[in-house]
Amino acid sequence: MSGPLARPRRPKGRGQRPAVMTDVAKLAGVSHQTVSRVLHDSPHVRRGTRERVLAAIRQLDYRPNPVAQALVTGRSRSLGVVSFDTTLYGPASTLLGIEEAAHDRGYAVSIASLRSLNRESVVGAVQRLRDQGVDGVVVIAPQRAAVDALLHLPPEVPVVAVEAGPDDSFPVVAVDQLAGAGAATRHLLELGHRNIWHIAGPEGWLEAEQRIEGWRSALRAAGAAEPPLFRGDWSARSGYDVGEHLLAEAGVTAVFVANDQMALGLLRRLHEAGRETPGEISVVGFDDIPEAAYFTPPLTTVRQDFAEVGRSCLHLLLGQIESRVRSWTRVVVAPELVVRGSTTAARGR
Amino acid sequence: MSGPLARPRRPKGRGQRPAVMTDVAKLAGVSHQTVSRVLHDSPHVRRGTRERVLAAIRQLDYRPNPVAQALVTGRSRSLGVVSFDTTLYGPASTLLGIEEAAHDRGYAVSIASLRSLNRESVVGAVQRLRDQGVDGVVVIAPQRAAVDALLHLPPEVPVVAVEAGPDDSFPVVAVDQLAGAGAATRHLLELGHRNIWHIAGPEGWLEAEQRIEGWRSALRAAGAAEPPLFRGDWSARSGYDVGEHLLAEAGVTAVFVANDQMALGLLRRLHEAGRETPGEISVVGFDDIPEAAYFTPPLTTVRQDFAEVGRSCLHLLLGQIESRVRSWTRVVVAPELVVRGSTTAARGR
DNA sequence: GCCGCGACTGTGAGCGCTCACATGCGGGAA
DNA sequence: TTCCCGCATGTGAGCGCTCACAGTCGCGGC
Repeated sequence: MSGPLARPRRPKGRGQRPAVMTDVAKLAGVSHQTVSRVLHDSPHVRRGTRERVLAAIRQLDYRPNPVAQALVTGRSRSLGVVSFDTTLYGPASTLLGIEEAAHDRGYAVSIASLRSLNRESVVGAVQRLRDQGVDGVVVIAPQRAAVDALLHLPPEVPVVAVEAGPDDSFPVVAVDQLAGAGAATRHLLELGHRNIWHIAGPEGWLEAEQRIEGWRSALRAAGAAEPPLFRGDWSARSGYDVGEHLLAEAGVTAVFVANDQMALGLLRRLHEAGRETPGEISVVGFDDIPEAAYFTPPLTTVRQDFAEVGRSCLHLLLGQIESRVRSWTRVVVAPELVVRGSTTAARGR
Repeated sequence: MSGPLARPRRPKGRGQRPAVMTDVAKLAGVSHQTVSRVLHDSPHVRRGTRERVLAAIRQLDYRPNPVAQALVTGRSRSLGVVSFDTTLYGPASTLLGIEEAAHDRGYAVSIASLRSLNRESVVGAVQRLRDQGVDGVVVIAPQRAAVDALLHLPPEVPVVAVEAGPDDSFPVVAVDQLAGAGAATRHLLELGHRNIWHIAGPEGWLEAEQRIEGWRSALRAAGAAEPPLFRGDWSARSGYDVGEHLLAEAGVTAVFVANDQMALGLLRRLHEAGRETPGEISVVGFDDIPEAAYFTPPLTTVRQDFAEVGRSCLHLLLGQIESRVRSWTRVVVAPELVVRGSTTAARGR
């Protein structure tokens, strides 16, 4: 007979098991439902009753079991974040922004980092998070392949993409890369530079494409020449390598680099070649990593507000979770140009 | 009457609700228990039955509800990571290492980042994760205050600390800071430097203290002088500021800096003062951030294997979860000196 | 020809909670 | 007084699963 009194589970009856709702109810002399009402601040509980229940909760150190709550409500109050390389400053900051915003809204955050960025892995990661029971997913998807994956997701899973380009059939939060790249380029134009090169991020990365676009439109708007494009892979190494080719070009006086790490590599290459920065060549980066101010020379760059990105993600995601419909909103966060020592007026201006 | 047929829940009956175990059972013509057995690879299921169940699972796209599983088993197959500033390279890499190791072992990872590092916030973060139902917690606790907090944790929660110093009454995974700092210092000694200064991390940080200790013992072992200590706060800015004071000292030919960011700041300050690196002053950092190879000059530094740290954490944590006892194991991961261009032989050697 | 045993499958309880609804009770309108 | 209504509280079902145990069936041995 395994009647209700047998309780064969939890054989390690050493430290007594944590209190559950009925324990509290018993101690307070009420029903479990009243305890639940107190927990949820229901107005229909008499003052005295509420206090008795609260006292019992304290005495037993009762904490509601989130798993049971999730089972019955169908909501886990947790969300997932899919991200590529959380060692990079951008993704790490975005993740942090999301986590803080989620915390403020009472949500837990699970992470799934990708080892490679393609459709299958993104779909798989979302599925994994889903199978863990998250209520919604934020995909930090700065790559075309990742965005692509989002289109292949079952429509009932609430999702928000970060940095996902304009081809959206799902909500997106993005920093205005065009504006940022435009500001960087215009800054150089205003300093009198006419020959402004660009080291872009790798193909397939939406931020890379948009920064190119911003650079191009600013050049066109100013009637300046549009030099050929160089591409790196975001790493300092690639900036260094590309610097090699850039040195072979004549008349380069300014370079807008698509991120700070590559700018660092370029700076290093220029230094080794004995080319003065900013004297001979001005350099602008993108991201404003904490180290940027301590490069040689301190880097002029474009700062992104990742905390704001995180908050916006949460706003959109919770909206979807509550309304149960996928929205198409697009939130754009404004970047900010930070001028430091790596840029100066063009010679002979 | 809310009999079993009424089913008033889930009013949005649009897209039909996901299949549950009984749906599969019905379709396969077996009991829910048999479905469960198939799911768990129980040997006592006839071949044909198993295949029918599997087919039904595929047909209905059934996926077990992890929340229900967690409720009944008391295990969520998820763990929490408490961490301070995940924007820093070290914590971010450790987090990534843990996540990858957890993924490989079938565990989900929830994060809780701290805005300030003190006893209350650490205890609070662990509690928060606990209240979310994680099976265990990894605390990335490089600060004395955080370690302190761990001692105040209820003993039944499985926990592993990363970088938590030697005063352990819980399992710890740590990189051997003493060995790393020793290697860095000995490298400088072997280059003929006798006057090796140190820029340490902030007080209260265990890694900072141990790197000091490693530096001191190496100096003592070599019978070299032990100059006074400078302290930074890990940031490039603080390295820059400390550089100011260092410049005032006579006879400095080598500096071991407790992390790469501060080393960057120092490099910048030395450069501004017209002091040649490594010609006049050799510099060694710690961490080997990806940018270190592109500093001016490329930084000699000490690399830490964060993936290994993550794997060890998981090993220890799962061990505790399974055995239900807190262990006292201490795992030490060996660091590696990476020699680059910021160090050279002392002049007049 | 009957028993027993192993292989396979089914039954029902219960994890800890919330939801829908039932019930008890006091007070103001009729 | 009678009735109703609204506040306060209780009751029971059920979320989707696993666990312990109870069958059922077929086959070999005495």
